Amino acid sequence: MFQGASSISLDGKGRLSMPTRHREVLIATASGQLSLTKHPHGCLMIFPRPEWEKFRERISNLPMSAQWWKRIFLGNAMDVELDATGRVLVSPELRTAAGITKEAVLLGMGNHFELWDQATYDTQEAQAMRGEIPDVFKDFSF
Amino acid sequence: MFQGASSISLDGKGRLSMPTRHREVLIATASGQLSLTKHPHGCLMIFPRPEWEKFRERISNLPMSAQWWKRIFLGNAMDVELDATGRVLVSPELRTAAGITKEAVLLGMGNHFELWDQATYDTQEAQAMRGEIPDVFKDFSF
DNA sequence: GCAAAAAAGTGCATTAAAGTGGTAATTCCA
DNA sequence: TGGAATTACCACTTTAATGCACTTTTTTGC
Repeated sequence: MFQGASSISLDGKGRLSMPTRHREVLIATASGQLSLTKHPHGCLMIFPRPEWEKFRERISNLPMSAQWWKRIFLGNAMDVELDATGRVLVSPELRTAAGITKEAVLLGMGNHFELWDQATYDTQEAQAMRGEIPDVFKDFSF
Repeated sequence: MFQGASSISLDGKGRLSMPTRHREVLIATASGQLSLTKHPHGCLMIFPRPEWEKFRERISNLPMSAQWWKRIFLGNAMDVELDATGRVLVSPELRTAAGITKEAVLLGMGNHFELWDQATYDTQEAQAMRGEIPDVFKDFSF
């Protein structure tokens, strides 16, 4: 169960070095094998391989009417593996798609991570905070 | 199982150089023999030959009401073979049909690939992303 | 119907870009 | 202030893009 935000910077070749606190579980549950893909909201998703397989299974079974979602999620997925020092390459296509150049934010989201361009995330979050409370929260008591 | 997006540019003669990460499986499962055809959504489809045969079989059996799609898929298919350096020629007819001049995107879509003109793909994808995420994803925890 | 010209296709060689692995330098925290 | 974690950098390998020369096919005019 992943949670927590990490500010991280990609190196000159676009590699992301996974925060050490997540490495152990990624190696244990996925042998360091991850899959990255595009998310419609403008970030990237990072799955441990077994979680990705489950997700992909769902996608594959979608009908023709959801063809575009197959293209987005499956057509943009990349399998990668943590190297000896815990890094993974984020392909140029995915970096471009999410507008990530150097400064990024990694969010633990339960069974997967989200990777955002730092600036994009900040503005989107600020905007969300100014917006309305979603209906589902209206009768939610803290 | 093909997946992932690759930005690639066709050479002056309209040849597409297959990303190396896919070559091994294409040579192993299809001896480098591929089939290209037109897709109604505005892209091209690229199959390893055995997968194409299966697909063609299914299309052939469609009823009269699908006659136009039969024409599109079957009438535009071209057999090609990877050359010594992993390239295939995309015929002028197919390039024109998909609006591909130089910059293209190759998407791994499970048992086949889709080849898009870069600009076309970008606009179509952006449009798709503005739509609602289908119900099938609703019970998947993002 | 034949020959010439043009267009399209093929293969190879060169150059540029991207990916990989390792390590040094810096920052962060305890 | 020491040790770990992160970031930056460098050397090397692999991959993709480009240009060029040559071959084949198609078109066109006579």
